[in-house]
Amino acid sequence: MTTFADLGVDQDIVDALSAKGIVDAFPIQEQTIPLGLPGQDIIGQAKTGTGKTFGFGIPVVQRLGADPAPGVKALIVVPTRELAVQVYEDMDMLTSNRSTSVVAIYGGKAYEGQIDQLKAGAQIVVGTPGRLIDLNNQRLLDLSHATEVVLDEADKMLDLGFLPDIEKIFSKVPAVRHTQLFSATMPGPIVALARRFMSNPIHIRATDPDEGLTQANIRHLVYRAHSLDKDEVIARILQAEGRGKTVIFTRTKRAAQKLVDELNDRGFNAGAVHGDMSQEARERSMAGFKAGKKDVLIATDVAARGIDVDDVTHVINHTIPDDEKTYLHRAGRTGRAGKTGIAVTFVDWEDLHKWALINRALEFGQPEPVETYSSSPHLYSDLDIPAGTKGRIATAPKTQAVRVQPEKAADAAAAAENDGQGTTRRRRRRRSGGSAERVGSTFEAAEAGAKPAGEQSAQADGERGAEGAGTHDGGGKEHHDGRPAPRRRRRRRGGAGGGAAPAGA
DNA sequence: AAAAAAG
Repeated sequence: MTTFADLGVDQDIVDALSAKGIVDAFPIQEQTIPLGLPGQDIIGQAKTGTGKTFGFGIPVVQRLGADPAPGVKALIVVPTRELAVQVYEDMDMLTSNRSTSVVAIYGGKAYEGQIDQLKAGAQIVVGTPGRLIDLNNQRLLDLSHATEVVLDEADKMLDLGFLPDIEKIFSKVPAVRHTQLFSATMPGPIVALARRFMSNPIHIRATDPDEGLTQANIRHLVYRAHSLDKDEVIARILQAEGRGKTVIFTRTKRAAQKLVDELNDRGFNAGAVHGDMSQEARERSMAGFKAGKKDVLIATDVAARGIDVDDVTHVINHTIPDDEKTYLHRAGRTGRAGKTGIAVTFVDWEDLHKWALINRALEFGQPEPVETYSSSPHLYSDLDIPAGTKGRIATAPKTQAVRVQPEKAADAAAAAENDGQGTTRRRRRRRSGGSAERVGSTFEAAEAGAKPAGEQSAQADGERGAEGAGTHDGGGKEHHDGRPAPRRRRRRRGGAGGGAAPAGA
């Protein structure tokens, strides 16, 4: 294992990291830090939860020097306020043994504290575009000496919704600068666009070509859903034995609010994060979830990217996301830093085409999702969901909240099972990671986490071979992006469920 | 089309 010290990181930063128990560098860090330190422009791509923040953050801190003069010298732009808080905390930790100070600049909060910290001479700014531009317009944020610039979740920052703001921000920073763009997903066209803001970037992909596109630590389970059953099924998943924290994603703010109310009515300890909430309430939810006071977080895609919470064991897509990038980022809230996790997705009938798209783009190679709930006892089995009374929400018993402590959870699960139909045999211990034995063939078909080694890598290697594990091409010349999304032509009309079947079926 | 991001 390579340590941060091995990579040429200053001792005080190494000390700051080791105070948090962090000594060994992850692959993306191993590859980008030695290049970032001397000022190489980098497009850094690595899977969710594999340490990208330190990959760009450490070079930023070190390049400013041990005792930089007051004033903004580094700018890190992120897509959401919660991510700004999180990256701020990471940067603050990295600078804990030196005089460099960091400030988080984002909306929904009082200006005062942020302005005070800028006036006090903060050197590193982490922020969201709106407030950054706002303060820059008010001449309270001078970006003209920000020679270190980072776009975190870079593909998101460069998509249509954000691009005008990002262009504006780039027009305010020095032309001669060090620019780093990081994300788990970097579609080819975005990479091309990104070059406009960089000089001779190296595109680093810290991925093993044999691994496939998704995190090997995450098991992916997909079910066709009946909307009336969904809340009930989700409530049962939340009783899963050994469940840690769970993040549930909805498509709309309203759906998120409805679900959090429903789950709290049922006795769960859930919080929500979405754009219709006050910033204060958003931060309360996040803090409660991180601290373990709440073990369920219901969110819109505001929380899909970057958010890093320890011990999230389950991600549930209450509604399937629109594209494979969002799917990958959402699922990536679990299975972080080498841990395992489970991603469960419910696909409504009218959304089967979205599953087809994701299935294909992420090379799951799965057939149609299996029927949910009432007709599928396998669902209970594989997720360790106590199989209670079948039926719709209206007739189902209220679910009891289950504490996260394993013993109690086991008790509650056993109790719940007694109400049910004695399906003990069906329940099995969940082993994330995909190596566990399967329950039934129907279910197997929907299980996408464990891919037979080799099966899918052969064709993928053709595309990626030259890139290899950890290779990069110098001089700003790069291979075509190739991945992740081989764009499907156009979705076919009609043929109802056929969309999810593998091509040719 | 939704969500996010200034107020």
